[in-house]
Amino acid sequence: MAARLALRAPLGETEIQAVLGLDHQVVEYAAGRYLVREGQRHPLCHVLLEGFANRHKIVAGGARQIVGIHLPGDILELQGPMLGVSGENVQATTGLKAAAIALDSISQAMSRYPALANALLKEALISSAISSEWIANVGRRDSRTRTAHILCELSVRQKAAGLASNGQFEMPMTQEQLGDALGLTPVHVNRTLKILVEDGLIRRNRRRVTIADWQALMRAGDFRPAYLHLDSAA
Amino acid sequence: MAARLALRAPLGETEIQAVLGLDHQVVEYAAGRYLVREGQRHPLCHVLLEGFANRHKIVAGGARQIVGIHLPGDILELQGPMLGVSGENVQATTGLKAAAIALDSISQAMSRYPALANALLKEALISSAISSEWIANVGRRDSRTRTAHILCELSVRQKAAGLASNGQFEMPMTQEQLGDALGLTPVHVNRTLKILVEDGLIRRNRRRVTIADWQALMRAGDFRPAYLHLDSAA
DNA sequence: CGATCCTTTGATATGTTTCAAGCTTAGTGG
DNA sequence: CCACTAAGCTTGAAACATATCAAAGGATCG
Repeated sequence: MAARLALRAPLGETEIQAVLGLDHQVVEYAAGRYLVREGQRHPLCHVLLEGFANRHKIVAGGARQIVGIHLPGDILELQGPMLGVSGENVQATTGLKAAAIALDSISQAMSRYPALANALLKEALISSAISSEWIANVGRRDSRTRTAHILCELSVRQKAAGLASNGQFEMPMTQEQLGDALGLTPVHVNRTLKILVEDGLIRRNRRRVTIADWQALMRAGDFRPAYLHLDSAA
Repeated sequence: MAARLALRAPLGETEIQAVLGLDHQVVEYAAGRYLVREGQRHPLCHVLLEGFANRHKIVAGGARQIVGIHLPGDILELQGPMLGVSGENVQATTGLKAAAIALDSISQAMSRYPALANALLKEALISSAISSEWIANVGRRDSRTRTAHILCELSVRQKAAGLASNGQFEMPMTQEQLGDALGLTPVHVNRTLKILVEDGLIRRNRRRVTIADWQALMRAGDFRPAYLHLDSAA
């Protein structure tokens, strides 16, 4: 179950057993509920099992910026437990199921199995690499490129997580939330999606997105998937 | 020398000795030189000893986005060595000195000393937290807030690194580079800095910034230093 | 079947970019 | 030590992308 964690880096059998044996509790959250709030101390770390979650910050004036989107298999918030306080809110985007694990048992497993510590470090580095790409996306790409880029990312990550099939995937969020991830207003997200449809790059049906022309979408989004480091999963 | 690394997390004497004993080589780079290029494989990781460095990405069209600024004591690019390829460029902002360490010796030290692995993981998580704040900064704050915010961050981090004195610090970058960090044009950075001066928040002399009103600057920049996790250094 | 939340569209306002030119400063060679 | 050059800083005017405001149209769910 929580073994998906192990996919992130090469581990031996013993380590996998150790991960599987971690003391955990399966918890469920309804859409919109918070798993962690900024500034809070929180001894539990979560591994997402089903559904989508997002991490976000609120800036002065009340605007929200989503700083990460999470799919099943992702580790949610080592940060909070390991650094004492969390700097971000973690919220259920859809209804979700997660395995809650006490930091202590993770720490213990880490010191017993160096390969596991190594895997967690890699996981953290990958999520850092994704953050960097987001900075570039939000900082230097126009709305069309930016939107296309996030669609590519969601598509590839969902495919890697076994959630997407033949060019279709679920956009787990409202256009307002998408705007919060892209640093755009919901109105502008709507217009931009419309343009991507008109340009023949995607089709849309509710929140299900069908990719009409993957190559063109990648080009439009300036998307090169290397930063996701998905190969290292093998 | 490279012991600054150890400051990031609580370590015992043995671990500190291990870090100090890491096989390294002191290297120097002139301003503008690249330590790592995107897409490159690179077996060495660097600990910055003197000077400033930045990590950046180039997007389609050639625009640059700086995704991180580094001060002495920072670890530069575990990512590249650990994940195989680097997704970012690492460039000397000023002339700099760094200790180059082979990944192998780090890995070995990590598996021998779990506390060290733990410290590196924390380091990675902190740098992730900083990236998240940057996403929010670039995505949801207007130019004045954004600029004030980065000034606050640079000030606090330099002070923590022992580089800033009584409200003054060195802005290591040109206004163009500052724009690349903020997702703004150099022209607009210039106008924005001017406004901050006119508002009595800072004073400027070449690239030396004097903070005229720290409280007001923090307010203007929506800056709450918690995300830097500098307390955990103690 | 009403209510609420989301999406879509239009008109207007605004912050930031772009283009362009003059101005400083630091560095370099005669 | 001066003149020259290149890099960076500063300022103005106009263009543009995105935000804001407003209202109508669809879904989804008790």
